[in-house]
Amino acid sequence: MIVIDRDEDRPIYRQLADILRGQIVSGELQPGQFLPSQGRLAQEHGMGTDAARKALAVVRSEGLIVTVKGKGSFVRVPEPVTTVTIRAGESLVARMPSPAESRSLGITDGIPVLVITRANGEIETHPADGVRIEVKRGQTRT
Amino acid sequence: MIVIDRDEDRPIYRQLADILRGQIVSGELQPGQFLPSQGRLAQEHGMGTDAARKALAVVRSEGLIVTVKGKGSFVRVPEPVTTVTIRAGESLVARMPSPAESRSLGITDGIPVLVITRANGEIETHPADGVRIEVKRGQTRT
DNA sequence: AGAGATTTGTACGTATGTATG
DNA sequence: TCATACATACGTACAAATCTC
Repeated sequence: MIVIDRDEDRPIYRQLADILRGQIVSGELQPGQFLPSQGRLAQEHGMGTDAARKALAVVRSEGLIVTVKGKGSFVRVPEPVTTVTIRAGESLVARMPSPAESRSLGITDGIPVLVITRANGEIETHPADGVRIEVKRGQTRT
Repeated sequence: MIVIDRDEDRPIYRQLADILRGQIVSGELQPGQFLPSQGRLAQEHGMGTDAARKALAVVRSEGLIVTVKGKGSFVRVPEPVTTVTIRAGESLVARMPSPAESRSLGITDGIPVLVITRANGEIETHPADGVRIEVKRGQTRT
């Protein structure tokens, strides 16, 4: 087991974030599974609640976990992959959503948006989570 | 001037984040211009340093500011827009970068990455900042 | 080079509010 | 109602980076 080293030059909350990330990407923590509470993480790793909270915030900002107030943090269940098609003459950009967009699209922390400009000038905004953009042959008719 | 209202049901750090965001998008704060220090923000708005720091973190996570240790936070200067072309048979996804990707691409907080799968199977990873994806007619040769 | 001021970052503590079960 | 867990907000202290003199 990896332990926290206070003599390392990296902050302890980043060390804990690395541990949690490792457990998630390795599959030791499965999608949907709850992580220990902030207080328990702090206790188990010998740090203050503040540092444990920060570690969770790092992993959350990477889109790996979801935190629900009053319940806890669990490993994000991957969205089923949906495909969006674009064609010649169209374009897109990716960025972090504004607060208004986050609300209207129901986006959780750490999920960018894809903004597509269609050939007819219409704008489409998608949460990037689970969305794969595929380029199809042909051109959209106006 | 908008003031902080502690009786509002929204946390004061989000209220301050709204104020700062408004000043940036309205152009009152120009790109490259430094924001007041955390201590000054806290003092001016009658809150603790903690709340002012959190407000800056919110705006930073939206990609609006950059913070440099020992100096302060300034409004992000927009990257010049570069265009990346994709063609039929290719695909892309957008997501937040892993820490390793952040380092190797030199990505600041709040910037997603665009991962393009070329027709020949090669993978390209771009910081999404200032990148516009354009769909061109035709097909990549293998 | 060095000293000091400023500013951000980390880390701890406590208290209170709010959501969940 | 009660326990648990997360969120907000305050405080303190010290470390590290930057800048100026």
